Amino acid sequence: MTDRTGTNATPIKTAITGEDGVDLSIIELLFFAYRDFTSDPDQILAEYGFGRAHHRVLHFVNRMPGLTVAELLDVLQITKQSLARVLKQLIDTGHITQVQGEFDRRQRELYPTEKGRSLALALARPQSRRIRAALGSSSATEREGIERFLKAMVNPELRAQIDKLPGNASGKEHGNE
Amino acid sequence: MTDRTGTNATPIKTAITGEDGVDLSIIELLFFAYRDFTSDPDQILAEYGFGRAHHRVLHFVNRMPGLTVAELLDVLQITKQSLARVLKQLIDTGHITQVQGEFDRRQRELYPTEKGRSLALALARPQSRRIRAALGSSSATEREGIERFLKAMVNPELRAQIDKLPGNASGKEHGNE
DNA sequence: AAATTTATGTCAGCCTTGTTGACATATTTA
DNA sequence: TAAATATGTCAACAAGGCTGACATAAATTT
Repeated sequence: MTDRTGTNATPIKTAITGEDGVDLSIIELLFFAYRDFTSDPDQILAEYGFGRAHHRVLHFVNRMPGLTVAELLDVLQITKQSLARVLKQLIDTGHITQVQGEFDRRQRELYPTEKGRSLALALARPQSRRIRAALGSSSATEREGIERFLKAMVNPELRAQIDKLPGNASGKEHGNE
Repeated sequence: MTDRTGTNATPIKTAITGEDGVDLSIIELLFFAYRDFTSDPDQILAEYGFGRAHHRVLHFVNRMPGLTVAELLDVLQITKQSLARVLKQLIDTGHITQVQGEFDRRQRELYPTEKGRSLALALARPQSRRIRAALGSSSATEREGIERFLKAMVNPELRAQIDKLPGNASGKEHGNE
């Protein structure tokens, strides 16, 4: 007999399992791995009064110097109003500078300053250390398997963004450095 | 000549690279992979007026039925006030029920209802589909490499949480089950 | 040349989800 | 009986998303 709301509030006491072949273990591994992966830079950021949003902006400006505001919005997939707040702070604190576009003077090209470059590196270092430790004794082949998997997790339309980053050229597998 | 604020705002035009052996490509792959991985359930959640916080609570209550509030706080690493809001909504909408602890009646054991179980599965399915597609033709060995890497990314003290989940027993590598 | 579109900026207000601090209640433990 | 514990709840605040509206300058189209 169910209750008057039509809801059956009977507790289910058995754990969910990969009933329909649902891959729970990798789902959870991704959750925990990402949670701890992002916790590394959080402490450094706090000293600057910055958050993760600043980190992402700073990272991609360092990786793609000269990218425009519109391009950055595309990578981050947020609205310009969201970006504006953190970008303004990064500019005011001298981590990023804007340069008027050479051909299209409406555009603002974003570049890191020395200060911004150095902070970006400081943020990347503990993350990189964690990755190196996690790879541990993995072979080059294993590393490739991991990279292939992670890249395949990205929406196909957006994989181009990854290829655009220096060192991630799609021609990589052909050995042309 | 630097400006009067002592800040050198000169734009750096070269992209950051793995200068000190910093592993930028995996850092970025994790960012993009996680971004798209979490976008799958977001659409379903929106139909219920739920967010990612609800998803996490629902997921772990389904994976560890009967866990107490304190245990859940430990897994999620948030404060009880944060949890209270979303948990209340999940209880009010009949996705989760509370049962008074049998031995310690101060405790509230959390269980999914049929409704909650079914939503948890609906949320896991597209994520699982994405994972399956990403694994593609990967061999069992490759999958193990990926799982080992992700697990190693988690803080050592917290790896116990993963082992506690059904199907993730640490004895797995001995081939039992 | 005028009209339209585009790239960016900005103001105002709202939502979710995290935080801290304080305090209440029931229950268990010392 | 007193103290500690598990949970709940109130209030206030912050970060970082969002939408909608409007402004400006520059490029493009008509």
